[in-house]
Amino acid sequence: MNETYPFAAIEAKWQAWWEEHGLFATDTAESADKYYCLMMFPYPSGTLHVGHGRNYILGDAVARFMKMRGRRVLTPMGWDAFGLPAENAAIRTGEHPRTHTLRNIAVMKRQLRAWGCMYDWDREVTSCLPDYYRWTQWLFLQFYRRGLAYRGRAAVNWCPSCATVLANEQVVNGACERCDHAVELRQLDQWFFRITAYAQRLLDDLDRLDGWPERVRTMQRNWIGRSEGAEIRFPLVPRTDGRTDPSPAVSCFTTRVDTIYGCTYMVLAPEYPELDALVEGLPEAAAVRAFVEKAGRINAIDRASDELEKNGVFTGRHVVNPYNGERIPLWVGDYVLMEYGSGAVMAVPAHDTRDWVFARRYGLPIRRSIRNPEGEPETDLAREAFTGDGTVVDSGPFSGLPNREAIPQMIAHAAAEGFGEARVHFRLRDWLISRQRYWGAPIPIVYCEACGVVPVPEADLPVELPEDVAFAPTGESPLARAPSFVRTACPRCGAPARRETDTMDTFVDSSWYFLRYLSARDGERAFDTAVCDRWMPVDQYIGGIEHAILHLMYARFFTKVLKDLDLLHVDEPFAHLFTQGMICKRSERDGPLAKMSKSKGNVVDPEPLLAAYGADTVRLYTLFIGPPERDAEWNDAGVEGAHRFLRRLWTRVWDRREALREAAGLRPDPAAMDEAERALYRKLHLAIGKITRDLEGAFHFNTAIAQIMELMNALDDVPLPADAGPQRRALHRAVIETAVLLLSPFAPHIAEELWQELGHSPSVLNAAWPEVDPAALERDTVELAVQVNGRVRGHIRVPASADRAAIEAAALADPQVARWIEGQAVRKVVVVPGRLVNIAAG
RNA sequence: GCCGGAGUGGCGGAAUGGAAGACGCAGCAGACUCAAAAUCUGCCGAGGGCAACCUCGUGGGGGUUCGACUCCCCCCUCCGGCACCA
Repeated sequence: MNETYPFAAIEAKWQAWWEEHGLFATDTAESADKYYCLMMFPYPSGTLHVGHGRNYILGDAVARFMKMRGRRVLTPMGWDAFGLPAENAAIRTGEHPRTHTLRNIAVMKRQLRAWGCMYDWDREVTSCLPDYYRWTQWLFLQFYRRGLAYRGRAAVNWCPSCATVLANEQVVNGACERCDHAVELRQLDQWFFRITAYAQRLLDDLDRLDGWPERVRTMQRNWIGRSEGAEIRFPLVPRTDGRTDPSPAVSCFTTRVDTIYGCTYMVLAPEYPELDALVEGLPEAAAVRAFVEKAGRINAIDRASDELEKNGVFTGRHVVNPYNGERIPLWVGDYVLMEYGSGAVMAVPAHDTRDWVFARRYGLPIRRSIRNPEGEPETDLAREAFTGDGTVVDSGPFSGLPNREAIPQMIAHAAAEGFGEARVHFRLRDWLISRQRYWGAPIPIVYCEACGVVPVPEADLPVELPEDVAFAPTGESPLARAPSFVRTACPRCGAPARRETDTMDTFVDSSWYFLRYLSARDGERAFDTAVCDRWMPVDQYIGGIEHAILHLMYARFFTKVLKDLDLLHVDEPFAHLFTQGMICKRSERDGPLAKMSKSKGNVVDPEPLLAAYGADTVRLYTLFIGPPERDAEWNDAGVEGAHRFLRRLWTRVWDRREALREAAGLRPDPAAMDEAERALYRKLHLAIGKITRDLEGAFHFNTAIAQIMELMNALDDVPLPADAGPQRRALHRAVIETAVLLLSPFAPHIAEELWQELGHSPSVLNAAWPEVDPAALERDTVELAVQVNGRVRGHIRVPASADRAAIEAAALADPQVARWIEGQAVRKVVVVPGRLVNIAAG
């Protein structure tokens, strides 16, 4: 041992030792007391900054704590290694994305190790390697076989900057989630996963995920967006010019059938597929076409905004309200979205604010069909719409009903008459997985002129990415320009055929990696159902809130599909979810507080910090910065404070090394302690209890660390002179030894070193987590605050065993207190044993 | 607009309905030093008082309670999600 804290030497020493002894290698053949601790696997972007570090440090601390508590901990790590940045780099530099990616992985792996984060590296998975994506493709085929993967033509989100289509989830306010470029709608043939078939289950099971933050569950509920209503068919008034319509009626979805007698017109989305046919040959056709063309030019960002003025044009056609047989005009309007419902809306301007605005603008009639509730003044429909509940009026047989009661009756009527039925509608869309890019898992499909769409036989997997391709984006996949890849033989008839050239969204890769970890080297199958039965679900998942919808919804969907395929027997993949807050920093001088990111130039590089202070310091500060679920601002001075604490701990051990060694066999005996020693011994066990509760519950590392600091401060109040007796030596040893154990999940290197210095053999991880000795918490006397009318006016010291009457008497007798109740009547005395006395006087 | 979350010293933050501000950072004073750094000791919400102490104080306003940062009602501000969703 050395006088000054040699963090560099001990960190290197213990990192090597842990690795050599395979401390986190876990045998999944056994699952008693299993604890599957999973951190979201990173995209290998190059280097990690301290903001990324929070996730891994948190997870590592949890894993270490659980291991000391006797759990069989599994903490694997891997790489979400497909993705655009590597391909974009390839376009710039010509370097193959794989080379680029694997180099980044090597760097990041070294960084994780330098942070003291330990994983079962034997289970490492890398999603861009054929031994992984082979199984991603295999899973695609299982989905295809079940009808859950399908190819369809649809208006899809196209990002011109990324030169690929995007899933709905990847479009934020009409812009690309990755690059913020406005997204365009294009009609394209694309591959989808039928996640909508699981919408109800994805929604229902959220209620049972009580280990998840409410925030995330709410976000998912919003995203799934279930609404109950009815689908109503409005027959078209037939054409008189001899032409016929593709369908005889226009259907629309509504949650407010109760207002349908107030419907005065109907509006179609500009993208309504049959619109052209509906207006063909009419005098209005030209105006309609011009309108549609203009609406198509509005970019997605503006289109999504509700500030946009509502525009529309009459089509020249009419439909019939099936409830009252009334002829109403059919319009096209840019406020109607093709993506939601059927792309047609029954407009009730009296009871819908958007319809109201549109009707006012174009002079369409506004007709009340719901009266305000009794006692409330009638809404002036010339000034605003009434959207609340009330009584149905002027609605034929339904008049007079409270509107909420009218809804089921009116739906029943539509069903009986055959023009409509109850309908549940979800906002959730099918998951578009095609990407027109190179660096992803190829979709294992072949197109044959004779046989059509043919899945690649499982035995032929993986469909490997070709080596020699031009990466420059053109709007079609780079794979389409690799003839050796495209040209193939039909697996069914052997005739020349061509391969699908799109690759899969990288969220497909990350939807099942937690299963692959459980049998990462299995060459025979994607994952081993028997091992999953033992080890799933993940006990604790830790990651960023930014994945609240995308990744976490997709992984839940996969889990449910795999359960239906009998490959898995859990409904949900992640029993407990912890979403840590972001680490933020002001950019430059007066910049805004923002999430660390390279593009904002506010990243803190861990390397200089590790060199100057060591990994334990960076870990301790990262955990101490604040409650882990909240965002936190990085402060370099705080790092210094964490380092100071570790150095003081080191020095305390060094200063006492003789005494501590001599006290090795001694156990502190509370009966033989003086008052100061008793207080310290009590503090020690209070700390054990508090820290254990903090870590078991909400991972409140910040308060746990504060407890260790308090314990050390309390230790300094009980000196250890050279002639100290064995009792005091034993107590000092107990405090330091326990502090080392309590600290070890956070600062594992120094803990290992001091543990060894105290005469134990490594690893500290194999030591048992300290237990509270209830006897240590007992006190002979306690000090109570005495309040008069809720204000502290004095203090009394009473035997811990004193009863209420004795405490009350002592409180009233206290001279300080007496001053405040003098001349007043004592109305009530509240005694809270162990805490305080409150005297109500006056 | 709807749904979540938050608002406490100069700063990060702590407080099963029971002594607001633990712990840390920054700051101030002192010790050590030729000096500085490091380290150690003390002080550190605001106002008043020579002092013991007193008054005010957890975004604002009401309420429940012997007692409210904590529970209830109303409002303000900030953050996040959803949103022309029919």
